[in-house]
Amino acid sequence: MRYRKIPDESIRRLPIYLRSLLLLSERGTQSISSSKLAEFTHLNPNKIRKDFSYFGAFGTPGVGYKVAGLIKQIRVILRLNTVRKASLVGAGKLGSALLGYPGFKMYGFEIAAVFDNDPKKIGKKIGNITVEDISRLKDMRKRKINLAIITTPAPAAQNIADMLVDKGVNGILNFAPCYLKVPKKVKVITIDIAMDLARMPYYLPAS
Amino acid sequence: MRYRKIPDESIRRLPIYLRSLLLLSERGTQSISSSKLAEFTHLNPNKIRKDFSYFGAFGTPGVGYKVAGLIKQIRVILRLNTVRKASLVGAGKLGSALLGYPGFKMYGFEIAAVFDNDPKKIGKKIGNITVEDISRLKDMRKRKINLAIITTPAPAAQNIADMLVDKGVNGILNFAPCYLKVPKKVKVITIDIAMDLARMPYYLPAS
DNA sequence: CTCTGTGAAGAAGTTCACAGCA
DNA sequence: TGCTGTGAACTTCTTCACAGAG
Repeated sequence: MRYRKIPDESIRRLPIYLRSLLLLSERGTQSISSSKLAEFTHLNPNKIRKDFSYFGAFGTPGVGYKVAGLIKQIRVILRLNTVRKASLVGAGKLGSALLGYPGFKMYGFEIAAVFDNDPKKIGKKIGNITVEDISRLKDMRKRKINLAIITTPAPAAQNIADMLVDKGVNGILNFAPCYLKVPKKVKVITIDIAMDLARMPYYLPAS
Repeated sequence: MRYRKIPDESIRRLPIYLRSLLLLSERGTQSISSSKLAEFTHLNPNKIRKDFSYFGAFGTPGVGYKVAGLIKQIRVILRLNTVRKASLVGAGKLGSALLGYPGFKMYGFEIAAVFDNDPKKIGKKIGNITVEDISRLKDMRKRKINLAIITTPAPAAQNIADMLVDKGVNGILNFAPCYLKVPKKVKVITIDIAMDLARMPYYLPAS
């Protein structure tokens, strides 16, 4: 394979492949062709082969891809092969729900701390983590946490983001419905669930 | 403006504009230029003008766009100008969190029913809605609910989706980490929050 | 002059189609 | 034969650049 810029879209699809491959692996599937994987993921086989080709050739012509090998490869590419610590800021309903969400562990994330500024919540246990006062954010570097999940109300989010960046966080998953201004080196992914719902009526028959 | 296919990407951005415009409106801003709106949304002004141009010309050269008018227009385009009823299936932590999420109302969605199959949850109140037995899904058509939010565990999701489609639902927001097979006329948007986190390490400096 | 609206150019992403390996 | 890997064609989306309105 020759050098070529890897499309962001391909990166975005890797977790989709990973999820399906993990499921296939559990079912005992040893190897899979691009077209079978396409059925599984609702994507197009050409696209799948192209995506994989950006990272090297790891399929066998006439046979397909080894499921276990592919899982390993994708984990390496996405750098999910080490456990990464994340903190969660905002111990409200959404925050609590996320703490119980199995997907994080699946991709190698460990929620290592939970912060809030509400005295009523501080000290309480959610699952097996104790909610800490927001002032304790200052120890993030010492505790080697450099990812964060923001589940505070929107007006507080920018302020929290500034603090997190100051404490060495370089990746933020933002659930507050607003944009965060951060230095270039920090990666922010914002998830606004209502926004996905908002474009649905456009695709629906008139009601 | 001439006829042209409207890019899905433009549709995807409309809620982003809408959110910012609503915020600007609250602050009393009367009109805004594409470049100011670009700052606000972290998008590019050319893109914004192009997006709006697909739907007609509603700006004033030398001045900009009227905030109130634009809000109205976008709502019409996205068909958010009527309140739409959605049901939520799966009254677990994520489901409960979503019930308290203000974003739905903002875009004209009313969560009109909550279903679960756990006898311990049925009859309980979450906010001001009572959790109903899953068997009550049958009345969806009568109650004029044709959108649904699935927050059940992944293995149950397909089954629920089939039931929902059977009862006339034509739009599903799926939070279960799996693909749903539905007839073409039904629009599904799947949100897998861990998936967004999964691609973050790729963009981060080696750790 | 300022800012919109939009063809045209350019970039990014997808699909095709087929050579070549197992 | 069956399936991968990949240039090339195609499609979609973004950015440019500027005519023209206020």
